[in-house]
Amino acid sequence: MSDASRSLEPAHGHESTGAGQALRWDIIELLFFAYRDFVGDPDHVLDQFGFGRAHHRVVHFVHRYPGLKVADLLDVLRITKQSLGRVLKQLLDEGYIVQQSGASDRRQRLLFATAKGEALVAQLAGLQTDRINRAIRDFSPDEVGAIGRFLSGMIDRDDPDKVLQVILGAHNGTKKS
Amino acid sequence: MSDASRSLEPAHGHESTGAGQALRWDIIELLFFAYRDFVGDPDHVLDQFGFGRAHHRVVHFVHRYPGLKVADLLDVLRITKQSLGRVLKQLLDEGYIVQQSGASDRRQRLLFATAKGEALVAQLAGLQTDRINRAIRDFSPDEVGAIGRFLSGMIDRDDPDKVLQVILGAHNGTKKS
DNA sequence: CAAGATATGTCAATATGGTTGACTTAAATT
DNA sequence: AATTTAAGTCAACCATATTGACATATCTTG
Repeated sequence: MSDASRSLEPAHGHESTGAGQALRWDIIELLFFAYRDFVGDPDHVLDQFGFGRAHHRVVHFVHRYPGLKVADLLDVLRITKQSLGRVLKQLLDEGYIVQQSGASDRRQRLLFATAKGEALVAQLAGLQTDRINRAIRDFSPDEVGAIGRFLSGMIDRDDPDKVLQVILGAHNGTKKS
Repeated sequence: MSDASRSLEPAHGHESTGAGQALRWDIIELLFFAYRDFVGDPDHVLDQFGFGRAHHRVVHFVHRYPGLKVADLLDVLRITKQSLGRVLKQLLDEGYIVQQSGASDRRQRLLFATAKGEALVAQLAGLQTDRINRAIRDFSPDEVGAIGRFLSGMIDRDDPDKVLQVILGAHNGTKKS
């Protein structure tokens, strides 16, 4: 058995931090691979439209939360106005999103997905839904619930933006659909 | 209440795809926010080292799978040799990783984390572990198990690289044929 | 042994999506 | 009328990714 071809084994034990807590290597790595493949499906489709992940995020949240303001979107995506501007402009120019001035505050630009935008979002969400359904195929209702509570619990609670409040609120029962 | 300040509500119902499957908007969005915050903790620390996410991924997998070859790392990270090269060179130059020629094949460069590299990885994994532990604090053993099975089930099974085989193997109990 | 394949590294050009900083315009607020 | 706010834009820069071409050392095969 040569050194180079010996089988790969994960390092373990020797937690070199002073505290020496048990680190959750398994979940950390599973999350990395799971997310990689979760966004991988949309990536392939987006390529064919000449779009990237940034476009997906924008059109997704605009579709899901119609009338979202530009400032809201900046909070949700945690990027700068300049960075959003480039992507948003393309989506507007190509007819995936439309703007509408706010009725009570005409400085605001409320964003809405067009039918074209909705179709794209639905296609991408379909791929991701298929993957999720495959993963939880044999799960009990309680186990499915645990997935939601786990993911919800992973999210920072300080300074929740408007969209996050809705999502976390729905998960706590107050706004269940 | 003015139009602009009316409460945000998610769009629902009208699945515009012909098939009209129920889309898992909740899990899709929870995954987005959970992953954003999950990688956010390390990002802050990495900033102070002048490193980015790319460095984290490299030093993480090298630490966890000592003796990993460059080619293995390319498979795992799914990036090109050129892109890896830049990041890897920095980690080598700054003493977070060392190389060693393979004993049976001296073309190979086997990668190992130094004590400095291990310390960094452990610090970052500690932050992520804290977040995970917080999220599953009140979970039953079965529910914790469900998290692992869910994440594992989200990962593509075609063309598993060496690292993934180890991870999925540990999770299934049996290696994929 | 010669020829070819493989593992790694490197040079160069390019794309995407992020950043900071400065500034403009229009509209709301004080 | 003065100030603040929401949005947009110009410019420069950075990190991380890409493709393509090529170099070097080493292993494998005919």
